[in-house]
Amino acid sequence: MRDVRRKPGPCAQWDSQETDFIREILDLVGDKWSVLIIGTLADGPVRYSELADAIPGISQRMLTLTLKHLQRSGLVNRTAYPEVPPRVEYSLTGLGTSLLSTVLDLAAWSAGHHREIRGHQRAFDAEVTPTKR
Amino acid sequence: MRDVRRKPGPCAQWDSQETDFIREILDLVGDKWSVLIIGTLADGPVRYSELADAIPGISQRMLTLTLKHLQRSGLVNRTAYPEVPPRVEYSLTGLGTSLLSTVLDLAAWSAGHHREIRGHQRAFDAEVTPTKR
DNA sequence: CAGAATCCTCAGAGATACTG
DNA sequence: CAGTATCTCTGAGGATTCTG
Repeated sequence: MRDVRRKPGPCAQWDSQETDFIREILDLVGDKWSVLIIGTLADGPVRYSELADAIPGISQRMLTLTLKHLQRSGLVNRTAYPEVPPRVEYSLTGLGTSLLSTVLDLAAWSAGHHREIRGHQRAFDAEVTPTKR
Repeated sequence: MRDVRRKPGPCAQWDSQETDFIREILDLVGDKWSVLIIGTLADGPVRYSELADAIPGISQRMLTLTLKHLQRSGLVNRTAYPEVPPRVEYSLTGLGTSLLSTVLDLAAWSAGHHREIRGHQRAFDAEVTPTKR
């Protein structure tokens, strides 16, 4: 970060462009479902109903909405086959695939450190709320 | 992802533990300010007021709240010096530093692809709202 | 099957004022 | 200086119903 953000001053400051980048990516994948969808599409095209089954707890509304966001930003391709009953498949674009690996790094970090994190959280909570004493 | 998530079935499914990991990290850094704070702390300890200055637009409430979250999860250290006027410095823990690099990867990806993304978004919007015709 | 349309709720976040 | 304490409000997200 230091090389990206360095500016004269007592402490490095963010300029609006840099914060915009952060915001942009958080708007993209910082929501509740995007990462799960991207992960599900990692192995190839998946149908709408398969996505709904693969991602526990997602509502139709959120699935549709999130897919549209991802499609709008060019991370996901939507392919509708003119059949009856209708069939629609979603897949990662090149852009989406390039994001996948860095997102997987994040997921891996989380999996590797979640015990440590939970430990800190418990210790912190115990200290703040000293469980009656 | 394929090696992590593979399960018998028509399409890979997430189990609840994996989705929990994703949620955990998104709760941690998926909000509006965490990443900016972590980035600001990259170069070493920073005082509360310096953070407020370095991160444009953040309110005192959000700064305090986000710092507390990060501290609770063990990503950030809070050091209060018993002086008058009071001085408090925040710094990344080892855990926070280890997260920093993967977060910077995300930021770098965003910086490297934002033009492409914006292009897709504009094209998509133009197609959906055919700018009068 | 793959969604669109509605209605509703509650947490994330901003603004402002106060304090040890 | 480094926070708390309230109040308020927007919008992400859930549940349900309807349709090509």
